[in-house]
Amino acid sequence: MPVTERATGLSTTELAILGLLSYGERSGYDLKKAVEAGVGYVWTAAKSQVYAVLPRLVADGYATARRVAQERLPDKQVYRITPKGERAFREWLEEPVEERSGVRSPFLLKVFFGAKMNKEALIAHVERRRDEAARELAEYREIEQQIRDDPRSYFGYATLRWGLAEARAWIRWADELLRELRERP
Amino acid sequence: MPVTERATGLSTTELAILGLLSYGERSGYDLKKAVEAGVGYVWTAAKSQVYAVLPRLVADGYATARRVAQERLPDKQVYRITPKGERAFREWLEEPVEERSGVRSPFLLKVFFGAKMNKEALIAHVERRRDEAARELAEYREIEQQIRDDPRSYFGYATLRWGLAEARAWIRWADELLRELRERP
DNA sequence: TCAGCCATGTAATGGGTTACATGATTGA
DNA sequence: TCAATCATGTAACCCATTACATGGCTGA
Repeated sequence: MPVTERATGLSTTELAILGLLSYGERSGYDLKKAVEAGVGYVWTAAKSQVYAVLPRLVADGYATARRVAQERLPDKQVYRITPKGERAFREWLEEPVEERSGVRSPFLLKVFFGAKMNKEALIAHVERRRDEAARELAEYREIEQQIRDDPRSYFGYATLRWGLAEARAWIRWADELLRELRERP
Repeated sequence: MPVTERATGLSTTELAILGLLSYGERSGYDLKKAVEAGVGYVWTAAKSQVYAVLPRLVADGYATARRVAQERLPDKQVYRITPKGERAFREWLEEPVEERSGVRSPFLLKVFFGAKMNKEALIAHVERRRDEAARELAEYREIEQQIRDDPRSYFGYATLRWGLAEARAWIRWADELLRELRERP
């Protein structure tokens, strides 16, 4: 299960950052914010990783950096994607996705070992998962209201729809299992 | 997004292996097979990692090792969980699951950047995801036939049902998106 | 004869996380 | 006055993956 599946020696995180840079120049800080606000559902990175990745992109010619002085605020480095960066990103974008085989869910792992714990603990786990999914669903529905008619968000909305579908599927799955567990002796 | 979320200094992989050992003694090789056949959908590990983890569990008192000679085959190390191991596993099992915030899907990442690629490439991605989900669904349904009436597989079946639900959700999501993409100018 | 299973590991590499560090400004 | 935001990074750690290595047995 490679997290990497690189096209050109770039990690997926590097490519995600290149993708964000392809919309215009950004600082590390901006990128971290952009991730949290946008792609966050689909890809995350720790801030220290963002700062680690950017100089590497510059060193390899995928981006350039420029120091910008600010009033009252510390200087910042602003990064811009290069044609080489655009090309690498585009190539990666269009090449087929490596299938992820192996889901790696600590939650499902616990359910799998359900026979080894007492029933109440298991029920509590499933209830938590259900509540979490319900919370996510509410959150996604709010975002949906904001972006559903904005054509610029079309693809973000497509991924959001997966989030909505998944959250609903979790809720149905959990409800069914909870009903069963409560009926069981 | 910690993959770790440890209870006692044990990684989730170590706990998964402890969990399998709680069903009886196993060699590294057996464990790798058991993962592939059973928990595989929910948790995976490379074989080199299994072999790396086992001596660590022994060193920390969670398991004991015993050398077993075999006819015609190389010797094997057989591992048995200790009471300390049982306790650690059980504690981890019953404690609440750390919520995973951040999905990390390279596929959805590409969809998110759909505006940056040509339509055919995107359609191909979504079709592949759909086909992959259909393949998984067929596979899970076969497993379902084998375990649905076996009470020993009750919890495995519960996790499998998530797999079924998720695969069906992917198919519906993909079909809807494909219809839209094909209609779009 | 050749693939594939039995069985156990080492080595190199890399991606990613948390914690630590610094320091000014602004609004509650 | 205290928390938060702007801004950038270093250091330590560790989990995990791929590739490499060895070698006998079994069945097609």
